[in-house]
Amino acid sequence: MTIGLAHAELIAVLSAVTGDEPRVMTVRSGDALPSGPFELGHRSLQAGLREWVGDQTGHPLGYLEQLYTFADRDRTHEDAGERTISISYLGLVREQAAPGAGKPGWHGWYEYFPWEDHRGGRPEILAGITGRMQDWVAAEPARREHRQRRVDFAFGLDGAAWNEDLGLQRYELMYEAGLVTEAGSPSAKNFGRSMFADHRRILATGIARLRAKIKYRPVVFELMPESFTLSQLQRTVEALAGLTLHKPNFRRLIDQQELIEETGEATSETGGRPAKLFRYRHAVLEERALSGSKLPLSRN
Amino acid sequence: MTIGLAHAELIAVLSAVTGDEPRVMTVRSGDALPSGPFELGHRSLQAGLREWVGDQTGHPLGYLEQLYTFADRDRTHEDAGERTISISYLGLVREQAAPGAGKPGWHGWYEYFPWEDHRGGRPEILAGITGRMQDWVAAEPARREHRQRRVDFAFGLDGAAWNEDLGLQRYELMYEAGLVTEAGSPSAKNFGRSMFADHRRILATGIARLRAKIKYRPVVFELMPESFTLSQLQRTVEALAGLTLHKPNFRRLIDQQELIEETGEATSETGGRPAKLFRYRHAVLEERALSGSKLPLSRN
DNA sequence: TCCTTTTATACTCGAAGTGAGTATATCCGG
DNA sequence: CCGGATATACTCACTTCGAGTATAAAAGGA
Repeated sequence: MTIGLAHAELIAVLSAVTGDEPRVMTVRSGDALPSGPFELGHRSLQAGLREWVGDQTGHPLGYLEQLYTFADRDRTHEDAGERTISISYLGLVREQAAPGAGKPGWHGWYEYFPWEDHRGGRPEILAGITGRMQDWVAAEPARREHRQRRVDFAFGLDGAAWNEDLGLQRYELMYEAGLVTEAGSPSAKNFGRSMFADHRRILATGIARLRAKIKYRPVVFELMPESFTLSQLQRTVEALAGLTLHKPNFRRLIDQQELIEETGEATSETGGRPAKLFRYRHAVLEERALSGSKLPLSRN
Repeated sequence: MTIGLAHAELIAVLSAVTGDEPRVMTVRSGDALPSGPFELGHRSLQAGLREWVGDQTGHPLGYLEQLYTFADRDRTHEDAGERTISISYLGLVREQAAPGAGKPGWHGWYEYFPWEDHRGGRPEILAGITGRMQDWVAAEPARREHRQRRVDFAFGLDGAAWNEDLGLQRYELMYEAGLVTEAGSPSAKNFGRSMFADHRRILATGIARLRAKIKYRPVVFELMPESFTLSQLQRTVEALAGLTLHKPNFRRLIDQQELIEETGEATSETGGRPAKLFRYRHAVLEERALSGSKLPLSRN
């Protein structure tokens, strides 16, 4: 047994937004994230994954960034004493290139995390979740206060506002409390659709990262078609954040960043007054550091 | 040759601030970052590193977060066809626990990146660097415009302000342009002290991450002693950011976050009027998400 | 002793940014 | 041609932020 030798694996969280629904690419009918061994011959991890995704999906991959490297004991390779190291990536795929809603492979984010979509108000499922979280808080008197603070903060209770960035913390709290079947306890109740091994946690990591990133980097445009209306752009952001935004302020935010420009054309497919079409200003944004731009939320 | 099998290695960027100077723990008299094989038997990477750092340094490790996982071709293990995967971590060590300035093992950040310290104004070395960067920009006419934009943005030229968060981009540009010996080209001029393999790049990654993080998470306190004055706190932040801050606004920022409280004592070691001592409010901050707090910079 | 230096702490003010609401424009379909 | 729907434009109060100024309390030398 060589010291420091391990199986290396790549796992991808590939996301697209189609029809106002954020989706993730899956295998095994939605039970697992696509993954594969890290083979020699690639110039780098990044290049390896890009090539491999191209082969597997046929979709060109736009934005790609490393998420996290996992190597917990329970991820040990079955047929040896060697450990498996999983290096996860977040990739964004353009809407046009992604298959339609019905096609297999792509599943909605909120199938796995129904409590994360607040576009239609606070989801009803949250009442059940926070009720059980309270049981968990009360279960261990010594840590009660600390647990209560964590739960209130993560789920927006006791005066705290719902924070869409905390999806990973919420999943981890639910895992600790035994509210997801991946936790393995036999008595576990499950909320949302579960996944193979720790893939749902990796998905949560990807979602949280993307939700945080859209606030200070113009990555949304990696998910948009070549030309789009401001409403389309807003609905895409809303889909990712799981929140509704204040329309006038969203528009003000967008054009003061000077990230987009009019194409000169308009579309009347939206029902009412025709909307101007915009395109992303590629030249500018490679080096754009949007400082502290928070999303313009709308109260309910 | 087994597919997906690789050597796994941990690399740590351990930082402390002593005497207004940010330092990093090194081995080989400052030529390399501490690293070691990832052995079986640890519960997780995090636990593995924590234990290993404790053994190696004797210092308790406060904050710890994963930085990045590297696996480029040039990092291939010498005596086999197998690749080495390096998982890097950023760790923060409290000032009191860290050894003094003279002791071996700890070296100042700005020994490796002298152009990153702007506390005394724009460093003179930057003139030499940007001069050579301009040569690189001009060297390939086809990519001139693009390169010019990248350089101007990263180094704060042509109207752009110096942005302390872009340390990694600056190092990578200098690498591309052959201004650091690690790039391997024989004609390379070197700025700053170089390190073994890609360790200096990993250090740059850690510095950039920490500089970004202190703006929205109260990690500075992981580097402070139990009680401290506001000026001490400010000088620690200034050391990390490589910038001077506007004192009144820094204080306003700090106390509107409600992260610290007075101990009731004061110290007159500072020379002038005695300063109140403060301590960090541990109970609060575990779940504190400081939204968009930018640093209060001072002009010049 | 008092005056200067040094550092700490407190207050003010205008510019810019943000949350929230209202008003006008232009299409479609009856 | 009128109502419904969507797009776009403007306003206003409030908060935050950059920048500067003023006062307080020690040390040390003339």
